[in-house]
Amino acid sequence: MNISTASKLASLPVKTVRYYADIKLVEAASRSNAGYRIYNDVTVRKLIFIRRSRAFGFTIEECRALLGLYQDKNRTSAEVKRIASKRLEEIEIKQRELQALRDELKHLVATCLGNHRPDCPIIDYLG
Amino acid sequence: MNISTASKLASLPVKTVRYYADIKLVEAASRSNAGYRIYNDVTVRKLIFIRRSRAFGFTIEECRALLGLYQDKNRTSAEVKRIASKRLEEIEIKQRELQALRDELKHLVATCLGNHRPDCPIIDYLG
DNA sequence: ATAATCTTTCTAGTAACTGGAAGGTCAAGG
DNA sequence: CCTTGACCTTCCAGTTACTAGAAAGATTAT
Repeated sequence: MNISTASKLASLPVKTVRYYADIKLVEAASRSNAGYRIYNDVTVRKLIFIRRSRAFGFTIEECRALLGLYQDKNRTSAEVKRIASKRLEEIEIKQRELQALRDELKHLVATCLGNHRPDCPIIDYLG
Repeated sequence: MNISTASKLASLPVKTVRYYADIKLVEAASRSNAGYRIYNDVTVRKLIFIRRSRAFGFTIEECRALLGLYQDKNRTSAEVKRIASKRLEEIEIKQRELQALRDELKHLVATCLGNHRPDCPIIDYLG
């Protein structure tokens, strides 16, 4: 199948699929005589794997590692768990940062009258 | 004062201060004969304003808008509140996304034995 | 005078794409 | 057989907000 068919099956933009091929994350199964990338269901499954991994916020390099493990029948689940735990921790750190930020900003927004006058606690706080 | 003094007062890297000058976000007050950027306490205050705004996750363009309002004696607090509220909403959306992500990943990590065997619910989920 | 520490500008790299241009390919219709 | 339109290719540039480094000039201290 051509790249557009594969991209539809994987729910990824064609440009992104081509990009993943360029960086050798998921290469096409082969090329046609004319040089068209040819995908099959194995490569499409890899693309879907990458899309799901990216949705979890794994970086491309983490995706590369996970995909390697996905294909490695001798993998240990400990390796996978390590990568996932690292990401989980990052998410939890980000959550705490966002919470602090939200509380502070929420307070400022609540305090600001939001009228036609210039006095503004948000600006006062930032300045 | 020279750029390094200003950058220390503003708690920003010199490179960043220069970058802000390049993109005309906060330009130096003047230049010395030798072409050195010269800052004063007004420009330093603007740099601090930007640093704090960036810490809130405002984009550079939002910072530019806020800085405009900061300097505008005719601003209305409604304008400021609008930008801050928009940002608050973005943060809250991001929080909900992160929460869903965390719950799912946490569940997967908890289910994964993390041993030397290859069976792994995380990989199963992604693949 | 010289060395160390500034400063300048310029270029290029980061992450993960996305958009667009120029040009080759392929299937369908007239 | 030719053309049209939808595909495909590669390559270049832009995005965000910096950061690193190089080459060269300025200032300061000894």
